[in-house]
Amino acid sequence: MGRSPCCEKEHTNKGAWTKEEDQRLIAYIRANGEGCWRSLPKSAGLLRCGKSCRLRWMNYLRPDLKRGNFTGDEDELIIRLHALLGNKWSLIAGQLPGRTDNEIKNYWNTHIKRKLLSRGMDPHTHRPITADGANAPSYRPAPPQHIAVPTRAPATMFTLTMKTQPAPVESSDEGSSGATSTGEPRCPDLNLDLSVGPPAADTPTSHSQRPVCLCHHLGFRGGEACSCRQADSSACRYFRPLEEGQYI
DNA sequence: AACATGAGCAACCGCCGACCG
DNA sequence: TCGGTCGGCGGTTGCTCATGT
Repeated sequence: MGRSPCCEKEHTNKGAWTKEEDQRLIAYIRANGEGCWRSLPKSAGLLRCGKSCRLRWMNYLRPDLKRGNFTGDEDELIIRLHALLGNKWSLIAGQLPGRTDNEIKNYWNTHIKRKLLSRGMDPHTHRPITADGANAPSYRPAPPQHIAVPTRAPATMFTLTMKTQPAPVESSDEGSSGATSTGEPRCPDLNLDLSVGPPAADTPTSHSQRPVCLCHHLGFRGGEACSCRQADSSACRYFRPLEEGQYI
């Protein structure tokens, strides 16, 4: 017995959305807000799967979406975040106000991959491609680093911990998902420990460790890619400032 | 003008984890 | 503790349009 379908496939439309469907969805969400995607299509009078409605709203209809070309700043931020997070498009999208994970994923696959290749970089490993096709190591050991990532729920935090590990023997063949077949992190000396829970006891509170926007520490202060304000750190993802000499 | 090819992007599919009874 | 439901995510597909022949 398989998993039950998320909706009645026989009575749902598929493919491109029509203007009328868009208007119905927008009107319904304006009146009732987001939530309960499963029942939304019926309530809104749409012959669509709830997932499809959610996707359409999140990726196309949301009023806070930024349309148009990616800027150079955004390009570079995506590249740096991808080097740090891998194919975690939703986390990357969280750093780019007005951009969606789907949009960034598409942009990565169509533009940035080629851009990195033209720079002689492997888009999966972010390492220079050597003459024999292998990746040269480009990551150096770094001290432990914490990145606190508040989600929409204020009480919940992600804590990204980058730990220094003894450099293991590196696998020569790495998958596109950013991890080896054994589940090891892509970078031998970079271990991202992503946990969800209340901020750790050592969550920065002092002035010197005041949380700052991740974009700022990636070097995009005041740039197109970061529209958050430093004074309002609760409105963006943030992490503890790097100590002098540290790097990502 | 007609066709082939490739790029770009919206949408779908299936899996996973959180949540709840 | 377990099973079902739901939302969310990443990978993939397929349509549309632009460009080349």
